[in-house]
Amino acid sequence: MPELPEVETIKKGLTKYLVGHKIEDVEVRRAKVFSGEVKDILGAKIVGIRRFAKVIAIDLENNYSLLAHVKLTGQFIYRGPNLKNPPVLSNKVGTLPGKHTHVIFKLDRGGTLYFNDVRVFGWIKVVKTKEVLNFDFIKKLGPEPFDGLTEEKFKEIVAKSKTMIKILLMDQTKIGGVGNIYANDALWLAQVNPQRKADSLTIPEQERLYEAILTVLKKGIKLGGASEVAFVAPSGEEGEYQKHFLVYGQAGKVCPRCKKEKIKRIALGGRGTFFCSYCQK
DNA sequence: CTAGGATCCTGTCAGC
DNA sequence: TGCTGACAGGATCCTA
Repeated sequence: MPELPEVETIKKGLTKYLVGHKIEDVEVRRAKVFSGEVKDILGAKIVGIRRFAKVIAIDLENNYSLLAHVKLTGQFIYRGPNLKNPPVLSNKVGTLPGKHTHVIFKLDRGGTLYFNDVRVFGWIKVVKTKEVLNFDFIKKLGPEPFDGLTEEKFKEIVAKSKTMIKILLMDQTKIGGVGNIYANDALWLAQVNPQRKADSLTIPEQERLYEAILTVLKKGIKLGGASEVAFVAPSGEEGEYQKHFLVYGQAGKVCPRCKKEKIKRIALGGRGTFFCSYCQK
């Protein structure tokens, strides 16, 4: 599931391929995913890409921005002259455009940006750049790791919440950017049971968890994200984190730490939750 | 404030 | 082979 590391990977790719280019045409094939006026972005030059937790902002020179959330299965894929040796597309992409291609941006100098999304939960919106920070989702975002979420702040957030710790980690209004994969792996690394009430964590547990979150997210960023479902970078290539899952998706396998217990899968808040009942108390 | 469930959407997979 | 139903899941919305 695209989370902070995956969206950071998208941001890097879009920055590399799109900045300095103009949007010459926009084809919206599925109205549901696109809101705002196409005319507001036609002819505009892309000047920068920002990321707010799992949301991408593509800033244009004419003071408009495109906001986008890829949710579970959205993909931004670039094809064109900025790809040195065009990488072979992951088989998670299919043909371009394909039946899951919902928006196509034609750029100057022959580049094309495709937005694909199998499950159609993702979205793209045209907003005024100065309104980006007022956009409801972004306004409500909690501090995010590597940008505002200090250890002190993290401890404070954890100490005053009665929610289960895993649910808290994934609550974007409390902490920005963490989703199911990295929440599961961080809790395992910190040896904290996902079902614990957040305010029951001891100070050492809070500290271990904070470090664990940074560790798994850094690893995710370094490996270009997790491509276990649909995620691919804008180059069309897959990330590698799925080859290094600690517990996510590992139900039934022996815990790599204690080697005594098998990884269990339960549902918390309707989300698959993986943990070792021996290591994570 | 928190908890739990439904919703959106479609590919995949189990079962018959 | 082909149909049916369950399931996954980020964020939101609604009810309790």
